[in-house]
Amino acid sequence: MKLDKGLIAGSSTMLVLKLLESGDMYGYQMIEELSRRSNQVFQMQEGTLYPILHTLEKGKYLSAYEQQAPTGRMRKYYKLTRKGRQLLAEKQAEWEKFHRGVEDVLSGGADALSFS
Amino acid sequence: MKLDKGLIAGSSTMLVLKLLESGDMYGYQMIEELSRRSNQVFQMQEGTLYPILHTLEKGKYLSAYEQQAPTGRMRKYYKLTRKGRQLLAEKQAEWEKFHRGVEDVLSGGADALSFS
DNA sequence: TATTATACCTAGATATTCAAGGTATTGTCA
DNA sequence: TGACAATACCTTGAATATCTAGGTATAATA
Repeated sequence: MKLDKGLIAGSSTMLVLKLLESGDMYGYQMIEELSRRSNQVFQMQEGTLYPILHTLEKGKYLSAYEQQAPTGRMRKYYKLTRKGRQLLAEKQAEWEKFHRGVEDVLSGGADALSFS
Repeated sequence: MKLDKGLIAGSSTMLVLKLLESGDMYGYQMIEELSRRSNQVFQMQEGTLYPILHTLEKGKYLSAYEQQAPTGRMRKYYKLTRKGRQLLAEKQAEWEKFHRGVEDVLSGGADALSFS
């Protein structure tokens, strides 16, 4: 992606899972869809995506099947499994926690405001 | 930190710079302060912090000076330079962009809503 | 016919964090 | 006194994640 490599680390898997929540997709499509949904902020590289998909498939978070496109080309579709949905929920919860932490620090931190 | 290692990557430098924006600090103090401001979300390790401080100092983003604590112990304080403030601004802008991107994807993505 | 877009994949370099260790001083508690 | 915890600094090596840069192959387009 164009952003600081580090920032993206850890969120890629969550984003991939999130995409599949709205329906089965094939790799190439995910890259376009991620770019579209993020208003071009995320330009995921194939070298990033495919290893993630393979790891998730091995871990049974995704299942895969091949299907012929109208053009005649074969596409490998990925489908979110129940286990994958659970992982997505965990990743999202972690993102919320992390995100809140960063915002707290950027806004000056937990001050005298919070008590009890 | 306790969160997925990857999520933190890239944000650590920004958080360190942000801490120093409110005043000079020494390493050990930054770890405690970061924890406090983030409501215990960030527990930065020394093995993470010190290399970051050294890198930032080498790049002239921070300057350092030693000062004796009331206890008699020596502490190494870090001070944000003008260049450091500029880097912080850049890092924050990048965080905003990244953050917005993630939220857009998590909320379903850029749909028919946005036009022009 | 040549180039671009589609569609999949992998290997190696790079970057970041963490775990685990080290050194040394100060404060506390038995 | 002696032992341990807390303070305060540091480094090395392993693990993890991403990107660069390549590879293969088919379909559409100029």
